[in-house]
Amino acid sequence: MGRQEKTIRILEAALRTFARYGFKKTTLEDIAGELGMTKGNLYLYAKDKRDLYEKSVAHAFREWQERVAEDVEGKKDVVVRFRVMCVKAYAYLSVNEDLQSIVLRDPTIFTLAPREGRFYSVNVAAVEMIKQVLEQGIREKRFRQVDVESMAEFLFSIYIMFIIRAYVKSEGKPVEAIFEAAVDLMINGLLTR
Amino acid sequence: MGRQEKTIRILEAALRTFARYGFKKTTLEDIAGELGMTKGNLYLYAKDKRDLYEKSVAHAFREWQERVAEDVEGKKDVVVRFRVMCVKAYAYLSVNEDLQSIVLRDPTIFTLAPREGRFYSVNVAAVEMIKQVLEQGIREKRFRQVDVESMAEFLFSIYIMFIIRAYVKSEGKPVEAIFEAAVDLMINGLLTR
DNA sequence: GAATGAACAACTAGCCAAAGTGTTCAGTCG
DNA sequence: CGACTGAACACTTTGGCTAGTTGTTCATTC
Repeated sequence: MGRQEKTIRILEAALRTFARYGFKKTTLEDIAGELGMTKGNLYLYAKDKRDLYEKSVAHAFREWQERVAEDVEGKKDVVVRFRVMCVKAYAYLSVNEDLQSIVLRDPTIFTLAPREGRFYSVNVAAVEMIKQVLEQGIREKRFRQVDVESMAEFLFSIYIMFIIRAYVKSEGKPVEAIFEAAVDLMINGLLTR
Repeated sequence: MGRQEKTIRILEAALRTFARYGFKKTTLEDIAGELGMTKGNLYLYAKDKRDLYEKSVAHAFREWQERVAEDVEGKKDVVVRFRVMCVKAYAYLSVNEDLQSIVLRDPTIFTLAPREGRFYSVNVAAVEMIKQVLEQGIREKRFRQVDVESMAEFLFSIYIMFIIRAYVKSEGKPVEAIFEAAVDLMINGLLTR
């Protein structure tokens, strides 16, 4: 097993454990035990406990993003692409219980603005994906000529907003209906008239 | 001075003090001192410290809402109305420093979903205002036939999102550009084609 | 080079007393 | 008679202490 794979195994075990007990309550021995190694060894893969936490969360986010990117690339029509991007990105958390639990315990993971907080680079990559879809739409004259940069950041914020509403604060009338209204508004707002 | 006015005086003094020191650090004697009365007397106007805090914040919110409502009613064209509603509601915080400081110290005041958390009734009233503008637009055939309830909740969430981005986490590229993109997208998404 | 495990440092939990603050209420004031 | 006071009371917070736990380092082993 190469260093690459070992790192992934460690990050996944760490995520699982943090998800179960929360950051404060998990000890490095919990994680090391889960992996059949000693806690000292973890320091070869992360500089401290916090760093291990952030690395494991960032890893889960990158996986998430790759899945969405694959699904988006499977479609060619830009409107379909946009819709798939929305729906898949939104649905992913529901199948990753560890990440869900992490987010629930630590809502500050998500910041409405992409360029702040931890996970800067993951967020920037997400905004990049949105931008590319927007640019395709404009190039093909399906979308209006909007300010791509600002619009992408705005759409990203809407996305995070739904994540927060759906998983961090679950309550109120079905989020699904509002999600539908949102996608409807966004697509109609983008299309040329 | 009637009971009504006295209550307002107390709520305003409370807000000012909470804004200066934060909830934990302000004592009831701070507030009572500001008003030239003793702390025991405050209990005739609120059932406890927390209640006093929430009442004072709710009062500021209602003022805010009334101002926006006035400005909106001054316009007749529904697109202008919509835009004025967005801009004024967004701008108000910048002129109320006390409320700004409160929100900064206690970001959980704003929840993205209107029906949860404290200040339920204030939020519901805001959603109601949005609904009425939407209904006018649809009635006049300027807006598409959207699900008014869901759309209003969605728009409200966008609004809160901007409040949070602008005042709670100030950073990143100018929020103004993104705000413009947002209003642009919303209006275009609503208009009939 | 990867991993260990003992040693060390830093933090946390529990406890206590003292001080501060929120809450109540019998009594005063206008 | 209602608005208000001020002292009494109860609850929470603070700081200082100790013991125990947990994060971090590193010389040594595999």
